[in-house]
Amino acid sequence: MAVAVDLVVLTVRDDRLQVLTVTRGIPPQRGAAALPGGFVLPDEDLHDAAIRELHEETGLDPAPGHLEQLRTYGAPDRDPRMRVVSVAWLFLGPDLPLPRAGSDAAAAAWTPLADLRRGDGLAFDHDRILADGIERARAKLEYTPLAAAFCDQEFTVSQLRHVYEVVWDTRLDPRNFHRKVTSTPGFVVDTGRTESSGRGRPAALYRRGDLELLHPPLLRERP
Amino acid sequence: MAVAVDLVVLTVRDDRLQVLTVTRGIPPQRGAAALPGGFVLPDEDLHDAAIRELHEETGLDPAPGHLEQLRTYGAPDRDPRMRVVSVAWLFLGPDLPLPRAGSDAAAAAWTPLADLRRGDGLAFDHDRILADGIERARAKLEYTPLAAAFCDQEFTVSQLRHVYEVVWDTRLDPRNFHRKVTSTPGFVVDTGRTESSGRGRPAALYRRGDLELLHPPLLRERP
DNA sequence: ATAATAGTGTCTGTCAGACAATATCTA
DNA sequence: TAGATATTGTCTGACAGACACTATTAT
Repeated sequence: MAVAVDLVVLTVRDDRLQVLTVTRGIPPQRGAAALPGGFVLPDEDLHDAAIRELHEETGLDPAPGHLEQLRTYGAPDRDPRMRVVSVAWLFLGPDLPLPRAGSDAAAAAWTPLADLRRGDGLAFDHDRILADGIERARAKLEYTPLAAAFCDQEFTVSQLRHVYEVVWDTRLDPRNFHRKVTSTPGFVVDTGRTESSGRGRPAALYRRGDLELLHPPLLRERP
Repeated sequence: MAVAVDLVVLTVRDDRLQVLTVTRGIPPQRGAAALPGGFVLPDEDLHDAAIRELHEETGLDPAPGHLEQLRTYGAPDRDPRMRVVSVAWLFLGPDLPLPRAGSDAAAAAWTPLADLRRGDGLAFDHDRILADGIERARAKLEYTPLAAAFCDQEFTVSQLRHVYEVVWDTRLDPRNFHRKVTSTPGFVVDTGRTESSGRGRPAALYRRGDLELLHPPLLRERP
């Protein structure tokens, strides 16, 4: 029985939630879009395999983002070649440029979610894995400060709010959001510097705090 | 590479959170306590494997409880015999009697968590898996109505509160808890019947509602 | 000055914690 | 009757949503 890792790599880019996809170079489903991933080596830890595949297939480093195990998929027919059990991982990172063509990761590209829904979707059961990853990311923004994983090391409150708005596909009141973020100890740390982003009053720059869990959480609206 | 499933089976029994353990009948660690589990069959879905092992090793049915995937463990040295990647599952169920000795599940027994901490612990990395399962269960009581999975089909508000108190190892105000549970639409459904449990006013009997997520959640106290 | 964005202050409704009071049972 | 448990109701403080208002920049 083969064991693989698959990666749901998300970022906020051009005001949209985007996922990193690769174009399959070998059958089955050659030419189709898929999540990056690959087989776990005989003496390799699952977490190490996820980091290795992230780097090999996308050129990204785990350092500036957040990597966590998502869920394991093992339907007997999920891969037509053989029985493959795949441990899926979720990576949230800032909008980093991908390595240029010519490298191993030449086939990797950011894809807006809306484009996937219009197109043919992903190979194998990757649509399902992606949906689970997105739901996990949305839920985690509620009760952890993980939205900062989508930002650069220093960011403004507006940029952080923008992450929430894009991931949740909603609008948040800038004033209430500002109060919530800055009044929760450990959520963000003021660097003392400011950033002038064109028009308007310059915004204070923050770094991630050491808080692990938001109490109380920042809840999405429900229907 | 071998793929297995391991089960964290929890119940509330004798006012304590208890876990189902089996005594290993074969080396390595023969005679030691371990979580129930076994290898996934070549054409078997992971979820089916979890249900099968639950029944084979413990005699329990998934029906009256709640089964969900927990996490996958795959450190290269977690099993000294060979490389085994294990998909762990979490099962929460009412306090059911285990099959008597003589059946396949003769080695299965309920074990209070406190006893495990005093003793030698579990085989392999099962202490870690168990800890992850307990933390998942504790967290899920906050934002889902899953506490009812620990109760019989019909239960009183006090019994439900007792589940929270045991799993979280805390005390909750009976009046505020009663208000929260009965005023959240879909959390529980009044059956119209009552149960007289000895002394005191008889309590109304409820069944699980169809709510999937508690909004707002029922948060534990934090340090 | 005007527009735009950042940030503060205030009001209000909701909800959880504390706890008084009432209801209904057993001993 | 007293004691125990269930259930309802009230008060209060914390906090989120709505939104007026001030602050600081570019044009």
